[in-house]
Amino acid sequence: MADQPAAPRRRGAARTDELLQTTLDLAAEVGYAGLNIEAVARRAGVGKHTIYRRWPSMSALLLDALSRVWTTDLDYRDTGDVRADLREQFLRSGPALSGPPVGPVYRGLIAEAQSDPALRATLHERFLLTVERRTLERITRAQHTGELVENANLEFAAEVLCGTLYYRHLLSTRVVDEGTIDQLLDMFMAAYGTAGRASGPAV
Amino acid sequence: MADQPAAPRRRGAARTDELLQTTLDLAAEVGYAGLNIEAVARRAGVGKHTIYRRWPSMSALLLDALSRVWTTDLDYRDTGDVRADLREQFLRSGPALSGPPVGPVYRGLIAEAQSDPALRATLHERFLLTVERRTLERITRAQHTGELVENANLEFAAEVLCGTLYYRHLLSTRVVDEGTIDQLLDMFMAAYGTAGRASGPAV
DNA sequence: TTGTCAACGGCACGCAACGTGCCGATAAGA
DNA sequence: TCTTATCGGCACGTTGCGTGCCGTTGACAA
Repeated sequence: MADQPAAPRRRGAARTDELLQTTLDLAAEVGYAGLNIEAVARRAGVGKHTIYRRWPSMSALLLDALSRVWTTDLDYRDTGDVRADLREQFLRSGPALSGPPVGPVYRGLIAEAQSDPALRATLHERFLLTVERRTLERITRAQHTGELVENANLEFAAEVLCGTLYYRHLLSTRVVDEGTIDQLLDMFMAAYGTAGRASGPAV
Repeated sequence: MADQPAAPRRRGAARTDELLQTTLDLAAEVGYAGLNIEAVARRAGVGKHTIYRRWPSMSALLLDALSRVWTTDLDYRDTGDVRADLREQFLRSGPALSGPPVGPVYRGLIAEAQSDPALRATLHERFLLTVERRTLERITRAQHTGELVENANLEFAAEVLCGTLYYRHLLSTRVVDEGTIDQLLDMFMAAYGTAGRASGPAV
């Protein structure tokens, strides 16, 4: 964009990086609709071959573009208070997940995955499952420290936590706000927490 | 398909019904990929106008087609045992939701909704929210009969129940089997049930 | 410094689906 | 029987796909 008029024609890895960035920029501007290979090529001032040489399809390009920005802050803190740590992480990752450029790219991948089982599997493994696994690690530590009950299937608990948030983000029209997260954590702690087990879940 | 060679050209409502059925048949055969207006028109032996006169887009046609088959057994039974009633309904609606023709059509709508906020809202209101509301009705009755604790946000509970199942069905690659449903209900009853509140959730 | 060659941008192609316009045929209702 | 909206068929221009070709250019080795 801000290149000099006579910017030298870049090649190889430099072009690859530039193309990923262009894809993210375009996604942030126009959303998933209007995000296609020709548009990326036009925007980058590049022949289509230059893209197809690197990625076999738009989905592959989107996957790489998403990886480029979706490594941020995926790790939970461990302050010893599992509820507070989950809460902080959910609050942080919510806007990151919905807003540009991650939101549009994520939506694009989900759309294409509906007609492409292989992409669906890749998307699940590389992104959804990764988030679940980090969550599982954190709550497993909480189980070891006695914050959560022993006889609990935490793998499923992690799926419910992440699944509920993803459901809101990606399928429903509701927003994930602080109230949502608190309710989710109330339910989680009521079901799996060791403290105050004689009372019902807070509202 | 099985029409006589010289079947009279149908019009009006009869054609509408036939087109919806053709859409469902096609979806069951070829899935979401390959499901487009031209294909439906070819399959039905119909001009494209005949479709566009009734629906402004493929999404609108899919919505109507889904409504045609998604009215089945949405109501929960009420045997007085909320866990058993939820379990029965989840077991029943799972295959119905994933299998043809509902599965492919649902996937198609989700894909298109990713780039169409209006469709997204319609899909949420007309299908996802409807299922949540039926669930809410059933668990609200359970709250009145004392099966569930009083100070619980059941609206959110219904969202978690349905959201977790939808997450598996529509975003993950896992299947919704009996074990999943039992774990989900274990968690639900541990968080919101009045019985055995001093023990942890069953695994 | 020069030579080599893969990567590059630009252009064009055939394909498929979109949404629309026009035509003559037809079936439903007056 | 007459009228008319609906119908099937066909064609059009547009867009994006994925590929092929061609002349240029930048990186790297000699």
